[in-house]
Amino acid sequence: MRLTTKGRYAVTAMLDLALHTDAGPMSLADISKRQHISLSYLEQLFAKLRQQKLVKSVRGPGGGYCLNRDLEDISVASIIDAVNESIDATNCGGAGDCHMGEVCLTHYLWCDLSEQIHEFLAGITLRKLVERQDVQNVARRQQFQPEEQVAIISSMLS
Amino acid sequence: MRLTTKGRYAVTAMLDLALHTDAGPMSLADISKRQHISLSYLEQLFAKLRQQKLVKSVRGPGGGYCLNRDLEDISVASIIDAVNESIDATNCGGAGDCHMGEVCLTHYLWCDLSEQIHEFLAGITLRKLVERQDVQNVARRQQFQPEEQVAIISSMLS
DNA sequence: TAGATACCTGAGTGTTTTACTGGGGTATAT
DNA sequence: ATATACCCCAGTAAAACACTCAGGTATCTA
Repeated sequence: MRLTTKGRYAVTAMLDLALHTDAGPMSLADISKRQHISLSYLEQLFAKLRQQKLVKSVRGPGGGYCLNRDLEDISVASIIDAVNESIDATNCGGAGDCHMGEVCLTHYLWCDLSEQIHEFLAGITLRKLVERQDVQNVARRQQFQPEEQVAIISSMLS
Repeated sequence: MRLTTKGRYAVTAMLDLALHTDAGPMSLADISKRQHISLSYLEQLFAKLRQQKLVKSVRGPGGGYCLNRDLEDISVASIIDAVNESIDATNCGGAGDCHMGEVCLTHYLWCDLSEQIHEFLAGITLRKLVERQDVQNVARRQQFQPEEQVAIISSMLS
């Protein structure tokens, strides 16, 4: 199974983008500050998201990234697929050679599980997430969190 | 997400055990040979399975492990839970402190996913697996695979 | 046209996890 | 006695993860 912080960060960043679609391109620096994800790391993730045509980029000052499709046409599954290789639950990567060149006892179970997870995540679009009450609550809190507050917390930790 | 070969091995080994419940305790050496899992590794897995009361052990010659419950009372989820810590999809381990002490934008999404996966795997019992046609096919093939054949393949590889 | 912004790319790296191996035990049957 | 097979813990090579760093290139504004 492949669901790491990489995939989670990608979904979080894309959702952040989805919550601010109105205001033109959004710079990674902004997302970085708001979601506390390293800028360099975001750049890596968005390189892959761009390859998969999920976002488009605008270079230069005032530039940034925009979603390349409608909110209902971007699923969580497609985001995770873009940055990770796959969300496959088998050990053999679906090849079916897990037990001395043959399928192992539990091969089909893991295939079923993979399909289950994929279907679930494919059914959740950015549109659905944006409309969720809990997402809106968190988004509102993040908006009202000034940079000074972050600086104070940071200084307390160091 | 936590689904590695460790969990897969555990389920495979438990299913192997389930397929041979009639013949009294089964030694790990037998499972090791049939499923090609290292004996020492199996011992680690079964230590945890025993702690969770999924199996019981019989020491001494002729000893081994037996299932400690009926086939319908052992789910795949309980096996994976026993050997891994959890099948939790969140980054914070369900604590909800993923974003500067608060929940992150996508926290509830990963909670939902965790629940989804858990429900799916909790619904699959050893009974259901044993009755599956594909499992029976693989099990039959493994029974007719003599040790000599394995030795031949091994020598070809070296 | 200088310079700032912000995307773009690839290489490197410390840390953690994984997937084991090894070396000792202890209980129990013959 | 001795062999079987469970029991337990420590160590470890390799891989994956989660980044950082050091450079670029396109484009806007003054």
